[in-house]
Amino acid sequence: MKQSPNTRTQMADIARLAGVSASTVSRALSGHPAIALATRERIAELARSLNYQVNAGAANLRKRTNPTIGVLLLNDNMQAMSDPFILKLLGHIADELDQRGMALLLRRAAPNDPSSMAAMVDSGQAGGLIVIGQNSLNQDINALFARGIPMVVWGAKLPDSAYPVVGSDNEQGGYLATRHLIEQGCERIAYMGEYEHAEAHLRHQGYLRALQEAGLSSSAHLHIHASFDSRGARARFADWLQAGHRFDGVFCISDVAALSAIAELTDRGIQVPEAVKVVGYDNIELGAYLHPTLSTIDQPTQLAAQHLVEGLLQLMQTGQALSQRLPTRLIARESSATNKLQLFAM
Amino acid sequence: MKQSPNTRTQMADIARLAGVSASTVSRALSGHPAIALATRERIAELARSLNYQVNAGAANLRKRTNPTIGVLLLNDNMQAMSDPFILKLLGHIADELDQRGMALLLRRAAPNDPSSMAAMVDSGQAGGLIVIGQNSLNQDINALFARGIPMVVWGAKLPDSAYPVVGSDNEQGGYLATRHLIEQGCERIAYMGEYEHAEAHLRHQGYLRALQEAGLSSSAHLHIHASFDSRGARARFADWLQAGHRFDGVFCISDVAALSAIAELTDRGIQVPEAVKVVGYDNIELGAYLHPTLSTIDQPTQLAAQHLVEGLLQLMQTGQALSQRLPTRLIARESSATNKLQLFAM
DNA sequence: TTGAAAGCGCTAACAC
DNA sequence: GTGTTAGCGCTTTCAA
Repeated sequence: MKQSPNTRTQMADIARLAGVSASTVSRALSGHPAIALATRERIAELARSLNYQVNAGAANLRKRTNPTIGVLLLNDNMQAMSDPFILKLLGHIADELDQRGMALLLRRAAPNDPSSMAAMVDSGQAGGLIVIGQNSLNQDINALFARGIPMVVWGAKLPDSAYPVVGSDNEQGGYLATRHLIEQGCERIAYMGEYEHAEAHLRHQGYLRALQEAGLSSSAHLHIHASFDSRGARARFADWLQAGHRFDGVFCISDVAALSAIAELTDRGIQVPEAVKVVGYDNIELGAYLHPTLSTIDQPTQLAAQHLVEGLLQLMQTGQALSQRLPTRLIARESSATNKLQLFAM
Repeated sequence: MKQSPNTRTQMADIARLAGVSASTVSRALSGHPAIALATRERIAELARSLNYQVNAGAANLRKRTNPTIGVLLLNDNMQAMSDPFILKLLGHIADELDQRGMALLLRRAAPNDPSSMAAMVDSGQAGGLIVIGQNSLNQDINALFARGIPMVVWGAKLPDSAYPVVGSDNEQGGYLATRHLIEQGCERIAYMGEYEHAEAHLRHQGYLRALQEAGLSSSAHLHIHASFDSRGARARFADWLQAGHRFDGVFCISDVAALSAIAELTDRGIQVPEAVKVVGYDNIELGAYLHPTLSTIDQPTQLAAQHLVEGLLQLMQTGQALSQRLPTRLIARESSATNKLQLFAM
């Protein structure tokens, strides 16, 4: 917690060694044009050789800026939090910030404690917040935003969310996945996922639209209530299978859920894709290398990171930012391929 | 980048409103015993109602501390970086730091640019570093450590690494996995993984020890050179299969690689575990929910995070810290189960 | 082109 | 118990 106190070289040291004042060092190091080139280079070299870097905290205090963004990871499933999708997004956010010379302060928070969410901003540790895992915190986030906390959220735009949201076009994603299953010949397509969750809700809407468009029914029997993670997903799916519903396709809320579903089907000798076709959501890397390879909906994570960061910076500068809905893309692979199609009945 | 300048409430404001001096506010807010309880509560309440929190940067500057740790993610595979294992570890590190009231500054860096690795410490943004992804940077890390950068690395202890390392007992892990395969009746067990990589090397050593102990041969034909991620793994494995080597078991360097291997085998009609048994490494959540469920070596991520953080703090306080080798655990699941065992030959 | 001096928001002697 | 004052390491007017 304490860092070796007195030994650190600082600007005054460099100044002494260079035979100039601290102001000159400051200017030289920040590329101020008024400093003679020779001086500037001498100082830069000196700093380099001593591994000196301007103390960011002091500089920020003086300049009254803080080029640091807080990233808040809200996760239901604290224990595991192992969805590869999140890491991919986080990595891209880190890169986007890095490119702009900004730092990323990471915090994980249980979504049942919204009060502490703004701490990073209130304490000046971060100038703004990127929130991943909107969950059911719409109202809490609205409150913080109204209070003036600069924040952008990864998730889905709700009718009453006042804050800017960046997310994939979940409705479109659900639609694409379902239409694809229909095109592959499926007639009784189940939806496996959550309902209250904002993103899940929209994906479900897209699912319904595709069914309706094709004149297919969407009986409540075809709704499998399950979470994003594999933990619960497989068990819930098994329960549902037990009930003996007829179906020949499943659209799953996440790749991880889809893989669990495929495992359960395979375990019971139900062939994927011959008897049941499956499409997931997220396009996790692993999906491309399994058997069967997983059909899925791709969300552009790099673009997402870019919009999250740019949106937040714009919000901090101008006081407002637009929400962004990013296009999704169907990745058709083996798990939904047309083979010897047959309607499966338990 | 700029945060709304003048409007932020600060200590002086609270002081004015409370009719006391800034020092009193400072003391009250930090729980100094000398302040009358009534005053303290009044000030605390005032601060709460104004969402005031002490400016961390200013306080740190004055106290000459910085309760912030930098986490450096070094990754070969920058594009993807989606190994669930990393996110699990990162999440636990975040929690460990949070519990100690410390912040986590995250940076991703390409391992080919070791020069910038210490930037977070040199600029005073972080008091110390946790490095994830040792790769082949042993010498670079040694140099930084020698320079006095407080750092702890997740990886494997090499003979000439001077810095403290926290890692699972990779040799033991490789041994446990291989011995298990032997116990399950395998006689020709392949190793699929890297060699130069420190952790991989040790796992391979454990593999060799188990074979030797059982009097089994370890022909070079049984060495499949592949990376940790699924991208390359599946293709390399396919190539190797093409060559027609006889084998009845594979120990894979990661779960992600193991899943790719299983996919390739399944694709070719080679049954897992009947014809070939497979054991991975990492115990990613998904492995428990696939078909077949994946046998693997568990690395205790939470314990790892604890040791990384504690080790670093100790290093920063006392100037030294011990390396830690954490126990691994075999998780035997379906992919290595004994069924109708048969030696598979291409 | 460079230096002196003030001050960013806070804490901690030292006073009373 | 509480206030006054100095100063953490830096940047930036202002003056030279």
